[in-house]
Amino acid sequence: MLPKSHRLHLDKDIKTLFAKGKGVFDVCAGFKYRRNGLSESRFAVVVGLKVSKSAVVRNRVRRIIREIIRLRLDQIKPGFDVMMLVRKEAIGKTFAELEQHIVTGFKKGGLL
RNA sequence: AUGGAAUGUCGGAUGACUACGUUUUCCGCAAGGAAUGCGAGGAAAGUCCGAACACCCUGUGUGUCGCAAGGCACACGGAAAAAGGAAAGCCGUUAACGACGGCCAGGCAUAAGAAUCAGGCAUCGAGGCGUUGGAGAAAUUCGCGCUUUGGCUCCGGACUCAAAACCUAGGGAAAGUACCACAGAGACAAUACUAUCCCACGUCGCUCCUCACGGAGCUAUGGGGGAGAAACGUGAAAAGUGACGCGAUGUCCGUAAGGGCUACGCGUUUCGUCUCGCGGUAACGCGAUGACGUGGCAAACCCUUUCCGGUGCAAGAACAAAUUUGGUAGUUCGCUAGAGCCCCGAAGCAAUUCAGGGACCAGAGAGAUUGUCAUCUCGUCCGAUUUAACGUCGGACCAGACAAAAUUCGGCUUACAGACAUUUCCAUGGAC
RNA sequence: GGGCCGUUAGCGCAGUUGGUAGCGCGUUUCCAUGGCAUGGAAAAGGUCAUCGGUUCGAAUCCGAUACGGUCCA
Repeated sequence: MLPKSHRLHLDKDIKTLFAKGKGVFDVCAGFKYRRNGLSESRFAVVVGLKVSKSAVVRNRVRRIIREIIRLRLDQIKPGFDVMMLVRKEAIGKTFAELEQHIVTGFKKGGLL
């Protein structure tokens, strides 16, 4: 789990991010990002009901992605709101496989 | 012994680094930091029921404010009425329940067995007739054929009674309404409609008599009255319980004596309902006497009895920006010491209750309980050894099922790799 | 957390007081045309989502389950 200062949890922040943020998408996961004007970057991970019906599967994917972000907090540029959007193909992937996808995605978006 | 069913218990362990949530302690003015402990389930799931708790509504009473209308506070309650919903054998358990326990009734529902009935190239016995058979002097006896009849025999059949386990939304059909397809005369107090026949009447047409009005006859047709195949059969169900006995005035066989069959009546008994007595807390059971004989369906409407005020932690309480009040965003509380858990004892057939002791055992909020590994067992697969199995050795995969709290409990339902235990039941094999 | 609805032929849908499961499109075969389309004739295709119950009889009534959809805040 991320420290509280790095979590994106207010409803209005999420809505503006959805409306105005830029997106980068991949086979198994994508993300939207936007400058927030703060000194820290904030993250949210979304795994919808359409990805899997089982709460166990959804939680497993969410935890792995959060851990990937946590290990690179010092490398990611500060001052962004980021929302990870997970797709069906992420189910069953290991830690190393997901890491590759997300790191290349972040480089593409200019966050790394 | 193996496999299955039922019930119950469990459903990885230890360690390293790391992240997050949180308890306690310490440091710090504060922000925060350090140490330490704890951190998903038997179903956390589905949401089919029930409660706790909170607020609202409403009734009554008391107090208080007000000139009054009325307001406010507290206490007790959800009465009555309407609508809607729920429950439904009895007794108990429970905070409550549609849950649970025990019992009753019915089903399963028949089997084994028993009673009764009808039967048989079965079998055993008895009688009658015949006999050109055998034995004997004869009475008689043995045999053969036909026939009648009997049975604590045998065989299969019909009907009734009839166990455990298991299952049951298990009040009322004698308050009323509706429905019961097809078939059938008729589906609940039924006999219709119709072929056919008879009776009287009307109408059209034809023939005959009459100058004509009109009359007679015949055919066809119409509606009315009566007879009628007719209770066989149909159907899931048919006017009402099934069985046995006795008796024709009916009918059949017979020359007759007599015998068979059936209707109907009477009698006995079974079933059901009512009444009475006894037993049981009760559901109900047993018995008696007399009367009666009522189709099914209420998981169709309905009737009877009992219960339910509404909304739900997104309830609600406090603080409270931009923006003064109110309130919104937001923050905090509600939020985990509990109808809870473990151990032991007592009461009770049991559900369960009571007493004693012990520990503190998740509390998130876009939602923590992690990520990466190591070791060990369990398990799965492969190979070798072995007739085979067990076992042993080696190798590979390496915890691998269903599934994750969201106010909290009690049930129910559903999902579940594998392991263990129990007793009963079932199947197969082995031993005695 | 709570409320409501649906599941019938390959697809879209009917099916009333419980009594022989239907319609349209599609599919297959035949006719018609030199051939295709249109047209005409015929046929096949159903565990009525699953399981259990009530009933003489269930797509229909009742209960449970599965899957799908939708609404409230």
